[in-house]
Amino acid sequence: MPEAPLQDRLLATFDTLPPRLRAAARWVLDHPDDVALLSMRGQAQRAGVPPVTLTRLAQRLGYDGYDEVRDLYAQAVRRRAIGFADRGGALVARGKAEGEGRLLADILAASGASLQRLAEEDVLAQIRTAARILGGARRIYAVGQRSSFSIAFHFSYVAAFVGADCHLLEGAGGTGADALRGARPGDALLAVSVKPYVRTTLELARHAAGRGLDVVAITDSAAAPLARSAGCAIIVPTESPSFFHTMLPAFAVAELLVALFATRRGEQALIAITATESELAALDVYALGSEGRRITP
Amino acid sequence: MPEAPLQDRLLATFDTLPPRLRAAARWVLDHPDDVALLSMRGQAQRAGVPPVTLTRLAQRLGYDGYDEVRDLYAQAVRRRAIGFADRGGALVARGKAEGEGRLLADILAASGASLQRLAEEDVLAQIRTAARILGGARRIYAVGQRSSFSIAFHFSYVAAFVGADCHLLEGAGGTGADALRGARPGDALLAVSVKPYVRTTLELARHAAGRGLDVVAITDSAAAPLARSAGCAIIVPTESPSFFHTMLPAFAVAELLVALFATRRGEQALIAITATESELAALDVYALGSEGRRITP
DNA sequence: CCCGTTCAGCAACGATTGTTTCAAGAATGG
DNA sequence: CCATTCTTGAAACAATCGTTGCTGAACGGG
Repeated sequence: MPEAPLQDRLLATFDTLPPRLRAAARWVLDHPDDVALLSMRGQAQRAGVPPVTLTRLAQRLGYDGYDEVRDLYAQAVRRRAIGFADRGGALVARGKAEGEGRLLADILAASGASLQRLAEEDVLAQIRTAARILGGARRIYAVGQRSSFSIAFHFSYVAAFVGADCHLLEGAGGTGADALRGARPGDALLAVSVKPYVRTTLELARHAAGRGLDVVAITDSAAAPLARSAGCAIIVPTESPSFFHTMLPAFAVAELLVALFATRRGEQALIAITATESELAALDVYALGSEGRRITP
Repeated sequence: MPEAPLQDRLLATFDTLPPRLRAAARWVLDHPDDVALLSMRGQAQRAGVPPVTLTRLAQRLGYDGYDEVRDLYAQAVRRRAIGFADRGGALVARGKAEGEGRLLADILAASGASLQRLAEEDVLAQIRTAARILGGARRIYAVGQRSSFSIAFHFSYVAAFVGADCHLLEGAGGTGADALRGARPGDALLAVSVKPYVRTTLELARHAAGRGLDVVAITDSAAAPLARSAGCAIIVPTESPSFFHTMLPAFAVAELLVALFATRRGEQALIAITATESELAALDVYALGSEGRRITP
């Protein structure tokens, strides 16, 4: 069983505990999951002690009551779901800060956690599937509106940079749908949409699917409209301590997709990049062209 | 998001559910861990529905009560715990992973680290200064090109959502600079630019500074052209294990800026948001307007 | 030996849980 | 149009929760 929040503390005091409390502590050490999932009375029964004993154990450890202990273990379960060892730094910083600093620290900590959630098996699997679909497509269309637009744009821009035949469907004036006119099976559509779902994005995705395109979705829930109609859906968290949703994980997914995409194209991608770069340099787009720089869109 | 016991069943009945039940189902789908760890009332609150609704949802799925549903999710948590114990966790898996999986894990880890760097004192201080400047400005202009465009766009979009008088300077056709014609002292410019620095962005920033605007820069080095000319420069890391630069930290900064900005505006921001929302709703921009949703750009 | 302290468990407490009931509103079909 | 069904939330419900107060037992130092 993985990390147990109070393990060290319990072991330290273990020898000084009276027999029944020790039995309780022992059970807690052995069943961290149950601490989070069962009621205190249920745990007491399984541990073979009266409920009071657990309360007393919690108090002896310096907590007000057993609820605090259970919260601790619940957090551990959540963290394990995410799969990262807790990095003290950010959490400590959060605790000390106040006001604006507190908000900033909270948001950053939450952002980090959100990104970690992308590292879960099933999400990664979806990302890889998506990269495979996009990589195999003859042409890629990308669509996203309002808060999702920046995601679609970024993907489209970088994908084009590595030589993909990628078209961004801008929603304005309905011209977006027009670009789809030449689309045919073998093409793919990357659609980005989070709550509240913009109608035209959904319709475009439906339309594309109807024409036989592979639809890859970046959205915020398995129950989201896009997730249900798309061939491959990548679910990103959007909750944030601020009172906005965050698009950061979606942005990260976009970058991940291009990275994989580029890897799949390999040599071909490098050629495309250098070609684009020299073209742009010739057009004098960039300042300070002399400085040594990496391949960069 | 880890395995969800009822996912299939919920998705199957999802469309036939009445609105509030659907909202509940949706929350359950999106927060499987919380189903196991929180009390029903706590879950109801987070889902934005009265407690009864969860009971009804359980009954509609054929269970006697919500407790059975929670037991199901608790079992899933335990099962996952076992799985992790066997395989030794995601971190080990990362080490073992190869090829694509390895790349994804590396990028995500690096992204997390990059975000942590934003939490450093001096960066935070710059962010706060920037928020103060932008918050005090009469009007905000935003500019960013190529890979920086998505950052500028996102900032501009969300800032406008909270009621800021924010204009995005699009580079195409030189019309971007035109929008600056009405600019005067008291206005501010948010300029985003990373290597290789697009010439026009730099020129625009210089131009704006010349007209007496406060210039806030998001860039990638203290030695970058923008950093040296701007009144306030936020330095973001752009290194990445992939062979592209990453714009993720810059994106995070954009979101942080708006969050702070909105906080400063307080009540005023909320009013602006609800006004915009109802306007958009009236225009029928969004699908599924009925579902309870948060303030969302 | 007695006395004070610590430990353990029972019973009862208020708080909170999940559920049922009921009435009002919305949607639907005739 | 009315009648009917379905949907929804407030309030009240018993059950269960975690905790407290209390009592007796066990133990150790005087």
